[in-house]
Amino acid sequence: MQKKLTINDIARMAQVSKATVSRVLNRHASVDPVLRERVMDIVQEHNFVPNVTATELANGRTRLIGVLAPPLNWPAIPEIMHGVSEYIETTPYEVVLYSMNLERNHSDVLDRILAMRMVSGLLAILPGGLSSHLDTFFQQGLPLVMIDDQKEPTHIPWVGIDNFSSAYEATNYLLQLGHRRIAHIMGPRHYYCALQRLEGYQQALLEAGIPLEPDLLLQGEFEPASGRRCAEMLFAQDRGTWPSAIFVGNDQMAYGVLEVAEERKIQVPEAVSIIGFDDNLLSAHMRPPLTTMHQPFMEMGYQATKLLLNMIDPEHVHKPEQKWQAFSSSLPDTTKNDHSSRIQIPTHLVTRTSSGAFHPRLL
Amino acid sequence: MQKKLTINDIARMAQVSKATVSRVLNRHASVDPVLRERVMDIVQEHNFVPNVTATELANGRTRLIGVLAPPLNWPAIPEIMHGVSEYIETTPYEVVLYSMNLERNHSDVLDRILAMRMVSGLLAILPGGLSSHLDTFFQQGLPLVMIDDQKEPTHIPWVGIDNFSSAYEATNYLLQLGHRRIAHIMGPRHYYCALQRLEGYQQALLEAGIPLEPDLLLQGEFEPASGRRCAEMLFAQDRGTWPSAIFVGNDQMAYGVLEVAEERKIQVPEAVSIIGFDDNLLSAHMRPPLTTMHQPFMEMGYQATKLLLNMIDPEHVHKPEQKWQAFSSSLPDTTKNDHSSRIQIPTHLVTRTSSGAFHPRLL
DNA sequence: TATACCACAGAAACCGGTTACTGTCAATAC
DNA sequence: GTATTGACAGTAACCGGTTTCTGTGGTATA
Repeated sequence: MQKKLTINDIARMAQVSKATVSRVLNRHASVDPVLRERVMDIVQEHNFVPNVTATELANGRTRLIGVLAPPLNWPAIPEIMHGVSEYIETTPYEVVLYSMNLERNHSDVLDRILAMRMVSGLLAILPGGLSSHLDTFFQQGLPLVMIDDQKEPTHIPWVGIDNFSSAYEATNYLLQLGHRRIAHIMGPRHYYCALQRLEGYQQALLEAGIPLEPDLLLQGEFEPASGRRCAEMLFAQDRGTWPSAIFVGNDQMAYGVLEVAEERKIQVPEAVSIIGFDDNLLSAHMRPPLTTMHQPFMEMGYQATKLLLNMIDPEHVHKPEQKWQAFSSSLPDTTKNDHSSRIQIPTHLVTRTSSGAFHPRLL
Repeated sequence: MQKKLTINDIARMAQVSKATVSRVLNRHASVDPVLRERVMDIVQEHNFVPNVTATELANGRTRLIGVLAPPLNWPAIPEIMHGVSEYIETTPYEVVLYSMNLERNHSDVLDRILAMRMVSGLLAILPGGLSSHLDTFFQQGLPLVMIDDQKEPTHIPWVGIDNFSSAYEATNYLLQLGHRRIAHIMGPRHYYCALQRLEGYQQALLEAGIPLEPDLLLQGEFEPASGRRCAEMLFAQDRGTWPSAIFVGNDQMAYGVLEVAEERKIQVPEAVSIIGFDDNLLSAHMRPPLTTMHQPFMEMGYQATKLLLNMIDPEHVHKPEQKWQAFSSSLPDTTKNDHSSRIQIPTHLVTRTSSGAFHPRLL
């Protein structure tokens, strides 16, 4: 790449000091309009763009935000990232992607990342085991937002959904279809969202006057294989004990359940209704298409990024450097607590063919 | 965040000059082992990590590579990005994600990005219309790798597949199943890959002694709606003129074709065999599951990143700063031209239920 | 006309590193 | 015993900007 122009080159060409060039570029008021014009002409003529690194060093802050994410081929992550990108595009910031693979404890990596002072803020997507570590950084003043963490609520700014209400709504939907024996395949108990969903499920049953039946509660790992395993347990006994509907803790596990049903020729939804949670991209294409609770992942990414940037510099919203037009969010009023640091985004039920009215079963 | 330690602080504490501290940190040989030890102790005691920005400014290069990608919710992009992350993790580099949305011509944005000198190299995923613009940068010395660009081959380092051979293989597969009337729904003609796939298809037919029939060649836009449109045209006429198999230019269009078949109660594969191209994640879950030509997207991301980093600094491979273990690529010998700057990665056919042997049709 | 003030631009310090150059001291050569 | 050399650490320049401080000239005020 050809040698890059520096502010000194511009200064020389314009016959002014580099200080003046800097002031012109940063739109300081204290520059004579005539001079400003002359300098700007030269800047534009040569397509001069100041070196970011130098600017960042001088300013003591970067225009980078770190995004800590699970592997991008996980479900939902691309959608979240899409929302992140949509918002970032309206700002002068860029995203540094830290993709963490698997269970390895990345806290040392995290330490270095943050110690280097490369990013001015961090967006942590499903931080999982890292969240307590992140807490430390937040205490120390690092601008930080979590998306859908799976621990207890903390004071850390957070964007996610109301798992309790969503699960409550999902279960109620099955109740309204006439189901009474409703099983639940929950996620791992160490995930806060799994517990919340369980509670929503239980609350709905209790309100309907249906006693909780331990046999109808199983625990999986939030991935298809465990869904299979649980489904096999549910269908292992004699047909009279089967549930007529299953509320599965997430879509991934529901896929496993659907597979078992297909293998065993158990009709869905005629013999058993199945409802998932998440609305992953695949869910609309299952056999049969999966009824599920939709999580607005893209919106979550968008809102989380917005929140983070407001923490980093509250002014940026109105700066002229805005790269492009603002994203026309279709959900201006749906985000409760717009000014709080915990944003809950509404979910909604997507009814597809995997769920249907209860039919008394022919034994 | 608490005030960060600088190299000066360390120098003061160790009673040496900052130059010495710098030399210790960069493992220069010309430091007395005893002194080195003393400095390192202090560095470790305080968890000192040098400020990246300052380092980058002094060195005149950053440890960032830019990844120019379509929106992450596009098919295949997450898989490619996953491969990118896998490789990046083995290096001291990080990824800056430039997600470009839609058709907007981003060349001005690109100009600024590169003028700022923020990234030391660029990985362009499906650059499309931007590729000629990128060419200019490459000429000027910017380390650049393209993944699966859709223009004519250039001298720009590139990672992709052999579209001609893959299409040839796909078509041959249908021929071997006994099909003779094989339609092709191609992608837009301005995509080089679409042309290559067309040629592969034609070549296979010609070699089988089957004349090309213009009615059996349609053109779509690489997305589902156009697949629907083309399918409707194919099935518009009297049943005798239908193809017994359709080679669809990509999976997205094949989804549209499957929809039309389902609506019209045309049995797949009994009445018509369908084969796609790409093997997107959804394809295994179609009704029926789609036979398709698998593109190893993750491997493409991995190889492209490797190629790019070798261009940027050929030494990095053996540096001790390697963040983690090397990625154990399962395909060490499958990449032809390992030292060239055009890497073709092998595809393979994935046979699922949407394709089957030719049955003479009952009229 | 002298003084105060203001507008504006340049000089220089600074951000936090790296590195060319310089200087010191001890070991080796003559 | 002096000259030469080499090992090593410190000084200072440098990367390319931003910003504080200083200085100049013009205008308003007394």
